[in-house]
This record gives sequence, structure tokens and C-alpha cells, in this order.
Amino acid sequence: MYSRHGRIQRNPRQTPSTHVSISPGCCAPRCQRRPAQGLADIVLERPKQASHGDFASNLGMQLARELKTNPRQVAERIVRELPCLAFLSRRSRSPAPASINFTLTPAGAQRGGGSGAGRHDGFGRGAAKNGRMARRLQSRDSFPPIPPARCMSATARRAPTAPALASLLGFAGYEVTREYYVNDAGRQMDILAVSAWLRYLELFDEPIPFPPNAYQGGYVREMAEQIKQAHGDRYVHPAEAVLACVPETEDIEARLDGFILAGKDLLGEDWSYVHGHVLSEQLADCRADLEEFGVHFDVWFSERSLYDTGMVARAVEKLEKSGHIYTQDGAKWFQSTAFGDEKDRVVQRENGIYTYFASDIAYHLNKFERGFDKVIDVWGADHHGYIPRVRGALQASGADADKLDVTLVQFVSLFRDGQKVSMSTRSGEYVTLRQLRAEVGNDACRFFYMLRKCDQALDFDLDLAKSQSNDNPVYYVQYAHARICSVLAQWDGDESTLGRADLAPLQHEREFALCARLAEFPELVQAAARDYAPHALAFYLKDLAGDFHSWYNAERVLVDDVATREARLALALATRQVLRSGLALLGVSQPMSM
RNA sequence: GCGCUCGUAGCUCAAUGGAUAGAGUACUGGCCUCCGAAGCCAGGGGUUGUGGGUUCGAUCCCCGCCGAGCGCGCCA
Repeated sequence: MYSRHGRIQRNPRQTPSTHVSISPGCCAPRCQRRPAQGLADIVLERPKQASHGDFASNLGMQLARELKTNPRQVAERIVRELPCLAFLSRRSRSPAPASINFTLTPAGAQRGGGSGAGRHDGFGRGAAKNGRMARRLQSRDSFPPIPPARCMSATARRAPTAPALASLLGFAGYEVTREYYVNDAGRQMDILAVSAWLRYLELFDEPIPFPPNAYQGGYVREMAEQIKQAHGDRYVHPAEAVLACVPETEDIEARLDGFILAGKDLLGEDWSYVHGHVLSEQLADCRADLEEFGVHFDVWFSERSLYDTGMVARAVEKLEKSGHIYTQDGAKWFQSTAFGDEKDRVVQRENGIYTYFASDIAYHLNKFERGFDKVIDVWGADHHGYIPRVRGALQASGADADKLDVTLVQFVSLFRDGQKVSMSTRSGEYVTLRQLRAEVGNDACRFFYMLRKCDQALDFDLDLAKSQSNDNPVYYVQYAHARICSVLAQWDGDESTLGRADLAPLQHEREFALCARLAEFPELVQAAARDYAPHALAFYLKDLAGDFHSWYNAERVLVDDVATREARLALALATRQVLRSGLALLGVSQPMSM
């Protein structure tokens, strides 16, 4: 079963109750999920509308369900019995839904946002998770086979998504390793290598028609030129010899395989040089592209290494021992239907070559062996049909498949001049991540992607993104940050003293609203991490910036009254801190001025 | 045909089974002798594709239909 976030859940969502405790000293409620015990969800939440108070509970409604009585009466009874607390000014049962509402006193509100809260850089950071579940997390970003570089902007949506999720989980208290799975084995890599070789032969005027299904991009010619400059005509073979390996057939895939065969046969040992050069060039380019984008991976895991170390063979052997492998038509099949897949899948072809599926099983088993408590794969949505077989193989191997979560990222459709830009990897007709970054900028690009729930397909109007780049929400958030930097600079005082500022002068509605928003940050981090929803953080930052701008426009910070001035400066400082933390998690810069 | 993911303001997108479904953008009208106007304030905009069901309560859960994207290979 798939959750709405595209994440796999083995069991239908359980209905955990939420235990919330509030104490005057804490800046935000600590939410803790507990297993359901007969009662449905009982929550304490922040109402969407400020007029409904600072917190609201559906306790009355949920109890009424169990007691089979009137929710309003239950709620009224609970409100009557509630003790008086110093930080609560009002407890009420609102008429419509019979929920119980709490409103903080000014002191309570001030404590929430302005105090210790946002004035140190650790605010919002979750405590290290020491439970058995999900202590170490693995965020694996499996990019499609090739081109390893020249990330297309359509698929490259995962580039900002996976690292933002990893950062968020790290900030929430999990120990995270970010890993990029490099598909450096298999036919696609051979196709790229042979594409470069054929372009290389063109440079020596060998009359070989370039296959229509080989990689057409200009970068292939660049690599050919590099090889020529480095090694001259060393890899040149006459067209007749090359074409002799290519079958006369209409099947262009078969012809392409013929070209690959020609390369391997004619070049012999040198084939591995061409192959290796193409791979390292593409990989280096891909890494540079991602680093420029502010996207960093801790581990670059080579698919080929799984073959070199025999892990693929061992993984298949493990499946054979489990009794879920059978041979048919000379190929080895994994009985994935026994685990809910639509059909059984081949792991080793008739010609003895392992499929991509086989190496992927080996990869996941390897990752489990490395001791991760949770493995989060970020895949393109087109791979969704692939999930059942991977989970099935893990189960058959005796691994705990529940440790694997798969987040699917939907595609982006680019529009230019009102027309959808056609994207095709091999044809070379596509907009790269680089081009996209150059057009709209790193920050706008990252924030734009983060502003969407990742399992939502989205349309990206390039002309709009360019012409209205100043209207991009990212500038709205960054502008709030820059404004705060500016006012602090004009104050020209010692920021470290603001941590002790008395917040009592904060008495306006907009100040309470900003405090409440700041106080919400730690909860939001935990919720967004739990749901694998980095977009929630982007929306929060937009809201926070909005609360700040409203307040800043209505109230002057640098007033003559010292107490008021310092309280407001402290609030501004706390806001800046949360903006910084949040933007950094999303990989967006935090400019002092713009 | 089967499977998966979706369908929310003109457009781009939000919304743990909760209150009058929210932002941005676009449009209309206001606000700089004052810490940055990339900002603020106010306004119009909706049968949440559609028809049923469950529930005190459904954008959310279940079923049908319509529409879109993706996947259905001894490719990766």
C-alpha cells in the first residue's frame, strides 16, 4: 500500500494517539506518538485561525465517540474541570465543532517564540534519536542509469529533494548518510561509451552513420575530442571493420549492440579506457553540477563494484537458498509474485548476464548489512512498478523489508512559449539542470522545487520563471532575512546581550503571532521529518517571513524606549535564526543584503 | 486492457478526519519627510472532476464513473 506521500507502508496506517504535554518552561509542546489503545486520534494542534486560540484539542469529540454521548457536553465538562495555569489565559469550548481551545497569556506567548527559543542556532534541532527505530538513516538517490551527468531538469527534481530530506532528518535528530548510487554498469553505459567512440571516429573521417538511438548530445562530441587530443589516432579502426560487426537489420537496438560489440572486439583492452574515460568525465561533471547546486553526497556508490566484489552473485545465491528462484528458458527468475508482485522477474539472463534488478538487490542487502536502521530511496515516479519486486527480494533474503521506504518524486514538465518542452535523453533535446540553474538561479531553483509536495507532478513555465524571477517566493523569505540583518546593523549593539532581553514589552497582536510561529518551528521540523515532507519547511518559512513582514511594517524596531527596543530586537534576532536554519536546511543561501 | 500516482480559485500550489478550504500570482483600491516598497493593508474571486457510501464531522477513508501522468522487457 502506498501512502499519499508515495512512501510504502506495509500495513494500513495505524491510528496512533498523540500525547502532548505543555509546561510553562518549554517553548513548544512535545509531541509523542503512542500506539492506539482503543481510542482514535486525540490531538492537540495549532488551529489554523488565530481567533481559535493557540492550541485546540479534539479530546471531547473523540471521547464522545467512545462514550456514545454528546461531544459538546463532554467538552464542556472537561473545560470546567481543567485547572488554572499561569500561562493560559483562556480555556473554552468553541460552539461549532465542540473542540477545546487554549489561549496563551502574553507571557506564555512571549516565552514561546522570543525567549531562548530562536536566539540560539540550535533552536528547533531535535534531540538525537536513540530508539531502536530509525536511528541511522540512509537517503539513497538512485539516479537513472545514464547519463550520470547532464542531469535533465525533469528528473533532476530529485537533486534538491533528497538532500533537503536528508538535512531535515539530520536536523530532526537522526544520523543520516547521503548516498548516490551510480549506475556505472550495464548496457546504457556501453551505449554512452560507444557513442563517444563513434564521434571520435568521425573526427578521423571514418564514414560511419551515427546510430539514431545512440546519445546525440554535444557533450559526446566533446569527450571524443578529448580522447583525440590525449591519444591521437590510437583508437581508430576502419569503418569497414566496425560495420562488419553490425547486423543488417531494421532493429536499431540490435544494430547498436553490434556497434558496442565492434568497440569491444576491435579495441580489446583499450575499450576499458574509453569506457572508463567516458564514465569518469560524466561522473565528474555530474558531481560538479550538483556541488554548484549546493547538493552534497557523503558516499558515491558504484554499481559496478557490486559485480567486482561478487556481491551480485552472492545475492542471487541467497535467493536460491530461500527457494524463490527457478530456471525457465535458460534464465533465472525470482518468484516475486509470492510477495505481491504482478509477475516474476528475471535476475540472470539466458546469456548469463545479471539484470539491473539483481545488482539492486545486492545493493540493498549491502546497505542493510552496513547497519542502517532505515533506508530511504528517492526514485523517479516512473520506477514505482519496481518497488514490489525489491521489497519481495529483500523479504525472501530474510531482510526486514520494512526498513526500506521509497519516496517517489513526480516529473516536471517544462513549458516554453506555452509549449511543452519535449525531453529525450538520447536525442539530446532536453533542458539540463545547469541550464535551469543559469536561467532562474540556484536559490530560486531549489526553493521552487521545495515548494511542491514531491509526489505532485508539476508544470514549470520557464518564461514565467525568468521574467518574474523577482516575484519568486524565495526572495520574499530572503528579503525578511536581509531586512533583519539591516536593522541589527543599524542598531550596532552586541547581539549576544539580546538573549537576556525582557520580552514583556512585546504586546501587539502581530508580535504574539510572530512568537507563536517561531515556537512552532521545532514541532514542524519533527512532523516534516516524520512525513518525509521537506516542502512543509518551505511553506513554513514563507509563513514565517509573512508574519515578520507584517510586524516589521506595523511596528518600529529601533524606538527610543530601551526596553521595547531590546525586546523587539530580540524577536527579530530569533526570527533571523529560524530563517537561517530553515533556509540552510533547504540549501538556500541567506543573504545579509540583496 | 491491468496496475500505480493524481484531479482544489483564471494560473502555480497548500491544507493529521475538524471550525468560514488557505497562500502566492494575476486583477482592483490604499500605504514610503519614518529601521530596505523584493514590503504592508483592504477587496472580489470555490458545488475541492463527478455520483454514491462510512462518520457527529470528508479535500482527506471506501466503491463506481470521467479525465491526466507514469508503469506493464531475459532494458536500465
